[in-house]
Amino acid sequence: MNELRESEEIESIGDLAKELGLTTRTLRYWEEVAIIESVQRADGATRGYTPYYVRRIKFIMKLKELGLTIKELQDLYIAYGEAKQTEKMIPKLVEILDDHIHKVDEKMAKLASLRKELVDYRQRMMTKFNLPKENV
Amino acid sequence: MNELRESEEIESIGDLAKELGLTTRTLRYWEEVAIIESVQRADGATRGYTPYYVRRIKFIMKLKELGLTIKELQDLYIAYGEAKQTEKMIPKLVEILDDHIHKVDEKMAKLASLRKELVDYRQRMMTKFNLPKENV
DNA sequence: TATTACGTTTACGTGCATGTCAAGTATTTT
DNA sequence: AAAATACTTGACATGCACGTAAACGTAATA
Repeated sequence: MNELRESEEIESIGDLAKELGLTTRTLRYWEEVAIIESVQRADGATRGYTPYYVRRIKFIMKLKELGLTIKELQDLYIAYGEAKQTEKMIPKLVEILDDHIHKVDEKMAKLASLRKELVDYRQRMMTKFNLPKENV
Repeated sequence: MNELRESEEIESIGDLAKELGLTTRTLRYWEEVAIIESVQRADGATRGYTPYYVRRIKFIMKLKELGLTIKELQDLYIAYGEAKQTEKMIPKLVEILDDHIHKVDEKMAKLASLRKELVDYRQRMMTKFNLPKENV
């Protein structure tokens, strides 16, 4: 699969999966839902990844680590396609990141109040535990 | 369905669902996964809920609002079955709550660091945006 | 009594993000 | 060229928490 010589131009899906710590299934799925690409090919032909595509996939991985959903990444991919140039996509990316930061803030707020409720509830239970009957 | 007179002993699933703001499907599902009960009955006979069961279901709802999963509630149900008395179940409940509080803490920590990364990343993107080529 | 308004179980559908076959094709190695 | 390995697509499986519909039984009402 590796030509071991100087040509590291095109990488196979298996090699790339190993390199990135993903499964081939994941790479195909991401392509299926249109958040990544591989090189053009005829139907049924083998997928190939140039360093350019690899960089873009790493970029997607980074954003996934940041908690972006497939849906958000799809929006970004569309913007990418429309922008034609990476630079023009950045405002959209920043917008999506802002959106996501906002969502994270909301989640954190919810968890904080949840935590408080849990602790309060726990306290009430503990108190109840030290009392006699009349429960449930 | 309601006998309108003094007997509010046994409630039907439809009435209870409405009262609690759940669907009948949810009540049957919860019973199916063994986190709630209804009165004993022959196969295929109609479900009935006494005030006791209603209280227990409200209790489960409360815990679900607190974010407890079905799995956690199943553990609690088992403990309830073993305890035979509500009071004896409380230590287990407190344990489950502690576990859950811990999980919430972990989630919050993750979100906090995620948020930081997002903001940093956003900042890097903004900076990049004000620079010329050499992207992706 | 006929209709309607419930109730019952069984079982497939949903949304995510893959995992896991299966059957066939392509490529690489011997 | 043959064998071994890796690739392809398609489709079903997973876990959660139900939604939805089918096909049927029962109970209340006009």
